[in-house]
Amino acid sequence: MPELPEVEYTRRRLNRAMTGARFTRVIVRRQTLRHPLPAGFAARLEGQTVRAVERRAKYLIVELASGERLLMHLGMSGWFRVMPGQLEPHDHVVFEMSNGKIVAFNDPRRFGFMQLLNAGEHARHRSLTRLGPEPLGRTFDAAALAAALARRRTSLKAALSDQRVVGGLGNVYVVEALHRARLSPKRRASTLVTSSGAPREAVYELVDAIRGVLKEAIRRQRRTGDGNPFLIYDREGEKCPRRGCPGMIRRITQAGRSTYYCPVCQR
DNA sequence: ATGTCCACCTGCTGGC
DNA sequence: TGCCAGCAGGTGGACA
Repeated sequence: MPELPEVEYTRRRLNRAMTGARFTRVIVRRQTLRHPLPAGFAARLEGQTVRAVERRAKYLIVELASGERLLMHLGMSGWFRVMPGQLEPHDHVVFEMSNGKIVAFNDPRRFGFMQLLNAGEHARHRSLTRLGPEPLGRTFDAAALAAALARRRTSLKAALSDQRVVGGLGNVYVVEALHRARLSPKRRASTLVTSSGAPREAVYELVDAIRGVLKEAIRRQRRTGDGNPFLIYDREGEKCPRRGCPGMIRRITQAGRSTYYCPVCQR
């Protein structure tokens, strides 16, 4: 389930494979991802040089020398293989680059998508302009988070999953961050902010927790060990990993998604 | 405006 | 052993 750390790791790999190279051939093996690929998608890319591969929240943005942008989202199951041995089922789009690298986009569930934006268009593209701050960026701090949570009557879990509050968190890392910050996912978001709008202590802890879980996850991306790398996610019935906490991890459903938390130490 | 729910899609799991 | 219902979740739109 690609969230910010997985997308960032993908960005770094794509950046190495594609930046400075031209698209020599683009093969569309399946036209319909989440959105149908635009008409002439392959032809518009072929011959273009990649200036950089950037990321905004969970979006990948390939900057082309023409100023156009290739906007991509991994959805639920999307991922890229660089130098695939051979094409496999669900390899929907293949980029052949002038440096000899071949990049295949594989996405069984097809929740991912690719879009081509004209120069300057990305600056007003709805999906991008609505995003909250980058959690690892400078503008994300206690004041910014407090402002986004103030007056929100919904749960902390739902609020943090909202990409307008902070960009790039998904179900898994919201669960992990709330446990680290000792905050209940059921708590009303606005209770972290004083009536005058100032962040309570918990907001500072939440900012640190979000940054911490994301940074650690990015660091461990390249080790794709098997097993569940998370402390809380998908650990219903296990003992709370916090030192000295006697709680057991519980699973509840919020907004149709699984939430895992420790009812003893998360308040 | 705000909050909640569902559709989109396929692979995997667990129960019988 | 095999079948199949149910679950997983990012985004965006529908609806209360």
